[in-house]
Amino acid sequence: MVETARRRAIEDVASALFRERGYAATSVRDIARALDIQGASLYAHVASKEDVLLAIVDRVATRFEEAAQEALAVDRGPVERLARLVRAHVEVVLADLDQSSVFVHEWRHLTEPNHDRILARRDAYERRLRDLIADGTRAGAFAHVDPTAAAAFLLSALNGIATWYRPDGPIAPGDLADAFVDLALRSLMEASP
Amino acid sequence: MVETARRRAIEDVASALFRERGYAATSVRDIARALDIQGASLYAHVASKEDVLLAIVDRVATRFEEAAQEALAVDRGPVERLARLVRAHVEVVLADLDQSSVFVHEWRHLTEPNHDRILARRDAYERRLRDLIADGTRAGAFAHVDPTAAAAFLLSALNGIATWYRPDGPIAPGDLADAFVDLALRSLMEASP
DNA sequence: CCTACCGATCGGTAGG
DNA sequence: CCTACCGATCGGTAGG
Repeated sequence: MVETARRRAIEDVASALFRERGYAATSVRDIARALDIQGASLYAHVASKEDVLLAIVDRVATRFEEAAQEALAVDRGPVERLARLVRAHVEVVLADLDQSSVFVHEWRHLTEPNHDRILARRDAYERRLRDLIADGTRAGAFAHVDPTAAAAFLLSALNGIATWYRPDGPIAPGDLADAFVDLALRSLMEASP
Repeated sequence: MVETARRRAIEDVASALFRERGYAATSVRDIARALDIQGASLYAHVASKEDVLLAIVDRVATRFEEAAQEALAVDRGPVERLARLVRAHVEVVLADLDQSSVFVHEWRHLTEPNHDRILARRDAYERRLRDLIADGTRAGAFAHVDPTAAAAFLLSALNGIATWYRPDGPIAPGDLADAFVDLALRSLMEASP
């Protein structure tokens, strides 16, 4: 399945619809209607409805992985590593809220083996964050926290942006990234006495 | 529609199924099968599939509101108010993960006027948290943060528990509540110099 | 990309 | 709570 312009257009409208109504409540005819073609015509471009979901989820997963890779390439200590990772994550979410939202919420509708593969990639990503927190705690840079709880706390907060953030709202994207880096860092730093 | 034991059993299995597969991907017959009755027999107890969703969502909404009311009844300053609100929220989530998860993720599938009513209650709850943060910042108890961003950050983190927490996992519920109160408070407190 | 069509399943009702 | 049934819609295929 090559990535033609039409195929990308399908994934784009599907991202918006999947985000808005959810994968299960979106029919292939809904997607087709948004493109002004017949439902059956969609199958000239995609193998199945799940094929479209997988393409979206896979693309976002890769974006998160690459952004984390780049963020963690610099090592000036745990605090800066975490700051860079949080900023990178927020930026990936903000870069495409529809697709990020589908990645966050709809990947569960994938069937095997796609479901397991994405789960493994999500787990690996979360593990990197958890290890970073554990390292920082050992190094005395962070407060003593359960790294599993802290990682889940932060990932939920970061992914939540895809649900509530509105680009036409009162918070500019850059301000949001700054605010979330501050909140995330502080949540792990010892409070002043 | 009175709340009989059978009706409660329906809502309980529906909560588990809605959480696991999502509302749209759960059929009325799935719910009936879990209760060993025929799909059509369900309608002796409920008016519609949405009726079941609404009952679950409404009950959890009320629980959050009552817990917040009680938590905020005590006023020994913004820090303690926030600590009590966060703990209360975590406790409501942990008290029933299935129902909380449905409240967090599936309420969007409600149709009007139910959808709008729940949205208004969620907004009011979020506003209370936002105002509390703004008060604490003005009082000098919290760092200078955008109260909207901070409230969304915290609510996403807290609600996320319903998605990832496993009671049979390594973190005891009490430890989780403690850890999340610490993380939440620190995220708003000025870090040590 | 279209028309025509498929079997399966959906939420829900009638009438016991 | 059951059997029998309803019209609508689902994802997907055949054959152009």
